[in-house]
Amino acid sequence: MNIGELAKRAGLTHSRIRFYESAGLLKTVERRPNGYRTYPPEAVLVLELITTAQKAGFSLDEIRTLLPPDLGQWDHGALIETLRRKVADIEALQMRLKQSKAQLVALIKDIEAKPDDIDCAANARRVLSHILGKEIEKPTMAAGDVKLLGRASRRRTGSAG
Amino acid sequence: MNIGELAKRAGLTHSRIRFYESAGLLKTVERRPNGYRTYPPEAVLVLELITTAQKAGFSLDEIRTLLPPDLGQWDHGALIETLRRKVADIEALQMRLKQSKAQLVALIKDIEAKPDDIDCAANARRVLSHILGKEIEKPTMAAGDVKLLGRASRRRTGSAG
DNA sequence: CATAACCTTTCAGTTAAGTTTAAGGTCAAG
DNA sequence: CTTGACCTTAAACTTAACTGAAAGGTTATG
Repeated sequence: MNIGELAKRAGLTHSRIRFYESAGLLKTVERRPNGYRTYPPEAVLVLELITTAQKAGFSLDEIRTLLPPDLGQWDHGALIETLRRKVADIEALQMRLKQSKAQLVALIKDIEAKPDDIDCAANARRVLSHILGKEIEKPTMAAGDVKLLGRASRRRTGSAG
Repeated sequence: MNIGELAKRAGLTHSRIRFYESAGLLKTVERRPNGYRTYPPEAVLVLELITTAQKAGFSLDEIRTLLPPDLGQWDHGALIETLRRKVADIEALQMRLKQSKAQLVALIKDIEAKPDDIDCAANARRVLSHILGKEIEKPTMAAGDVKLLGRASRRRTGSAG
């Protein structure tokens, strides 16, 4: 199978397959006399495995260290351990997300709970002090010299040349 | 306040503050005759607000479009809407994580549930077919020509020069 | 006056996971 | 024999959010 055929079957681009090879995720396959790579049908499986693992949150680096030299010979211990660590990672992230979400929901409520008898600036001060977890003095917001926030066009970080 | 003082108070690096300015997150502040930037005390607040928003999952781009020209004058509607969208994003991510976690846990169980009477390669085949959600034929794993997985050193993508 | 601690700008480098482009070789059809 | 599809490599480019270095001006201190 040529790379084009493999790309079609696995649903990836040619460049991505070559990139995986250069990244050490795929063994360097045999070449025909003209230099073309020839893949065995199992290559499709390996690529599917890689993309599946990616969707589950594994980086290519992690995948590379897990993939065995032969699809039938996995390192059980390392594999199980990595899987467990990934589960732990997910759980940690889940906790962070739960917190973030709770804070955002509280913030929305807070903004919407503007007392009728205070002005916008005062409400901003009130909400801001909740966000930053500290009191904010009046002059801060009232001063005409608060010119910190801009709408400048985004500078591109170098022309990478 | 000079940039060094601000950096210390906000707990950021000088370069990061300058980067924020160039990225349009901070208004270009006044300069002393020698060219030094001078910040009002409120700059600390703005920086804290930015880092807080970042921790909550907002990109600098999002933050830039949300930050008002004046700390007292927020665009209520846009703000609330963005906050709600972010909450929705988090919820979507939470669902994905829940799924990924469930799959990983199932996978671990599956790997550990190797029947005593089959060999490793057969177990690998069994587990793999669960992962990829399809049957895998024996020759696939048994063939000696399955040489797809490599441990090649990682190629760096250009010297960026 | 030396020197250290500030400040300035500009540009290059970093990571991840690729994509895109340039320049060219090969192969099958008409 | 030319056209187009397919393959090759190397190297640059992309995004995000910075960091670091180079090269130089300023200011405070002894």
